[in-house]
Amino acid sequence: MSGSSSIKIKRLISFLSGWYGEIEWWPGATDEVMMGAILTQQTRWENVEYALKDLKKRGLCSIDAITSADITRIEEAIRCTGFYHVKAKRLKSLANHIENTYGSIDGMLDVPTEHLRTGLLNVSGIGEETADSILCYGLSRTSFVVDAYTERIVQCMGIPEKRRELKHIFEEWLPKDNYVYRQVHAHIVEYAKEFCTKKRCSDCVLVSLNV
DNA sequence: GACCAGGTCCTTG
DNA sequence: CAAGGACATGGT
Repeated sequence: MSGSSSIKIKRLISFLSGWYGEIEWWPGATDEVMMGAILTQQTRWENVEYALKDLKKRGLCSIDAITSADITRIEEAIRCTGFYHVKAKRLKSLANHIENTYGSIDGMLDVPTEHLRTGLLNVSGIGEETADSILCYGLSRTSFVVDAYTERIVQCMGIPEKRRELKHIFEEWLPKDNYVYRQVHAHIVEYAKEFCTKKRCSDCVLVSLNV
């Protein structure tokens, strides 16, 4: 089953750690990270940075501001991230959920991670990856993020498991430490971007980690 | 011009 | 459940 996959993933984790060492990835204020998590859906991060900059310029880069902002002003600011009609709605949905359920981001700080996750998944436009990104990078929780790059990089090693199971395996092997979760996910994305193309793993060392 | 990007939702078989 | 389309701009 996932026995041999678990071993391979453990090996992958230590390989990437040695390959990159420590990297600073996705820092920022909680509001900004949460919004970025939605904006980056199916979109390059560089475009998200432009959008966040534009939102700041308009004073719209906070959960508070989003709840009261005119939807078309949000759309104007985030157009460069694509899907801007749906993403503007998703930002509104997230902001409304936070204000209605917790009052504010501060109201989320003492809530258990699983409760927060369930709530986020009930927000229209927030799926597992976005929820986990918000939890891990926005709220410093130990909820591991599995994305397309993660799926691709493990495929290079002949690991067939899908996202749900992968998240499970990573969380089983990693120490329950937010810093570690951030690092490992960042390593995966950086490596996959560089070496694992859509078609196949080119110049990818991972095949040699295969068993 | 074709193809893809750190997803999610909805509809079909 | 798996597969396919819609959502849309910007880079290679």
